[in-house]
Amino acid sequence: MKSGRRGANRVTLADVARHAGVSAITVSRVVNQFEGVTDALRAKVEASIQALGYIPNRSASNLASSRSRVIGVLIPSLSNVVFNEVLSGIYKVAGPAGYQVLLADTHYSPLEEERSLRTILGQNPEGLIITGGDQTDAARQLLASVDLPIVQIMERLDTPLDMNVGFSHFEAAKAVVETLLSRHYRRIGFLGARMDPRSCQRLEGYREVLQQHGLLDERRVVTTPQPSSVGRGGELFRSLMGQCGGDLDAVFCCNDDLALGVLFACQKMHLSVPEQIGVCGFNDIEMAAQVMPGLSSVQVGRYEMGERAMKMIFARLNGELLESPYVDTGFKVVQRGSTRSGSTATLEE
Amino acid sequence: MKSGRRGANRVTLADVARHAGVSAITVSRVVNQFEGVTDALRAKVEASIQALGYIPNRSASNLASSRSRVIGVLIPSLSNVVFNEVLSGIYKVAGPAGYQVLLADTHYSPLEEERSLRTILGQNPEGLIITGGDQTDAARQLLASVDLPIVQIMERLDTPLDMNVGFSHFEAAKAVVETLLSRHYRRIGFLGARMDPRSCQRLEGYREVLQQHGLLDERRVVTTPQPSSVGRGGELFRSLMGQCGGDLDAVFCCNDDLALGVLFACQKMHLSVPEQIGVCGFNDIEMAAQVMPGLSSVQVGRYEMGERAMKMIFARLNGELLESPYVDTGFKVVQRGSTRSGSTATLEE
DNA sequence: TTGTACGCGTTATCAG
DNA sequence: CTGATAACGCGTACAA
Repeated sequence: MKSGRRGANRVTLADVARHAGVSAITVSRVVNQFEGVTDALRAKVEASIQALGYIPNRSASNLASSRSRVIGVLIPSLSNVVFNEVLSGIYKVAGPAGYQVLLADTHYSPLEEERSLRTILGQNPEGLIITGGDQTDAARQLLASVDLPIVQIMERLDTPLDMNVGFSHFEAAKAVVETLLSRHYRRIGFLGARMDPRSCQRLEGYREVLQQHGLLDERRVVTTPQPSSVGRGGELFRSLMGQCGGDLDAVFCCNDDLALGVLFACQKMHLSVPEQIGVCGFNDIEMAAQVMPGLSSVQVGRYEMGERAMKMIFARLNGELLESPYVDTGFKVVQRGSTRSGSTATLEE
Repeated sequence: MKSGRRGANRVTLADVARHAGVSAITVSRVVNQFEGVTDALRAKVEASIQALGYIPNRSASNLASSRSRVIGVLIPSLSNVVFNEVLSGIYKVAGPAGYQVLLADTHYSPLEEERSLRTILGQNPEGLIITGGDQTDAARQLLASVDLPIVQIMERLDTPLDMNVGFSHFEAAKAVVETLLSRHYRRIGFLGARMDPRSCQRLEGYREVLQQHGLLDERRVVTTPQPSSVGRGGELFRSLMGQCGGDLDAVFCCNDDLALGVLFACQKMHLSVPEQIGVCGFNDIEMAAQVMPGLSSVQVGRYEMGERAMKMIFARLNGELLESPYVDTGFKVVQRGSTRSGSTATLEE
């Protein structure tokens, strides 16, 4: 019985050292894979670790070394395939590097983001991945004060806090609308849900192009701050049809969920896609390629964004020089059956 | 300059104490919301915390108190809506309680699970949520040795390690097949991907019922260890049609992704659903209710499982008495357009 | 290559 | 109600 403290007398480095007949620091060096420990000693120590079932206490390690092996990740939503794939990319790189991910779902709220940020900073993360650029002032101050590698992901930012990996939602939306125009759609509507900053940027891209062509009509724009879903897509489409009196030949949806909802709604309303109504989504989730007709969409490097962000953090932690702290992962408009095919099948960025 | 150590001279409890002219422990008590601190002192301390932008160091706290405020969560896949909703339930309870979630994706591998478990245990979690019951022996030993509240989720287990929240996949599959039989389907196939333990249990439920009715034909069973996806559903359906020579009037799919793939494949092959082919999925994801025709499926309490599991852990941590450490969250077969409607619209568990 | 002494920031304990 | 002191388990710095 070592003490009356709460922690059950867990096996410690010292226990292993005693068992192996070496000093604690030697065990530490074995655990942390340091060079320069005799094979003989190493073997003895490893045997003792096995025998005692030793698991290093990260809190103690962290406290002593200021190295937590934790990366904080803040995303707006857990229940969104888009972020799941970004996360997969992050975990794929973090895991093998021996890093843990501390994940927070901010529910698209800068205030929740700020709260989560505080909590995460309490764990002394060595790096931070956060979504987008609309942090609260307090959060921004916090981030400025901590001196960690920070990557803002999902969108290209004009003034990143530190590093940035993403693409321009504005340009992507413009490309979509230009594609639709090239397919001879003229009365193009916009459907948006949630309307987070990136959705707003898409809306702006949509407006920009139609404005240029003298084809913008705000009666063809329907948005809601409510969460996005397939069902919501159907609802919004019905609103849109009402609002513009059916004077519509295509719909650009803020994301694929909404677009799928529109597709199904069209089937129910016996509107032929892509003839009477062209439909284009955003994100190019797997379903887009599988549904009938195929859903035109915008392919973005979700997995890649997570992967790159994580790699950039590690590069910084290892003192490597980055080519550039800003990475544009681009996008690609993918033409499928839900929009009329034109002369070219795919428009590259 | 306090030291030459790596950690940038972060604001500590001692700094706050000095600033407020009190002792460190008083600051600690304020931070941890202890009763019995004068309002005057509390106010002074809180002001200092604000002024200095103090963020408590959880590693130190953890080390000193053996309380990490961390819950470890091990799930087989991040990129699966099913687990996302379970996670949402977990976060929803954990966050407000001031707990962090340490998440690991085991990629359906018991070995990866064991590895992640070790890593997570290094962070001294106060509780653990793990998926299913097929842990490695080493993992089981580890879990037995740590004395934490542990909840195994997603399925009902015969011999849980500690607590258990889930439902019987075997019974759910039986209910599906019985429903299909009551709709006068007789040549019912099974499509499965990934074939993790729960998928296997569904397959067994399917076999059990058809066996009883003398209708089991293994040529109508197609499975693959590969990951599940909508596209895979189409592929497997084509294999199935080949394997049974088209002698098939319904398909029970291991999950909704596969089922959606079958639905789309049927559209492409001009097979009418539900007349020529009935289709039933599993999990009842949102898309099931939205697709045309609606996909019959099995509704399970995903969000609820996460929520309950988390609450049970907190109950244990607070020394509350649990009604039962085993919770069956049940299931419900949902009848939609992809299967012929019978006399009753829904079969309850 | 291995070991010793000390400190990381916080909380438990017990005294005032 | 408040404070002094000693851990918590490990890694850094330096010595051997």
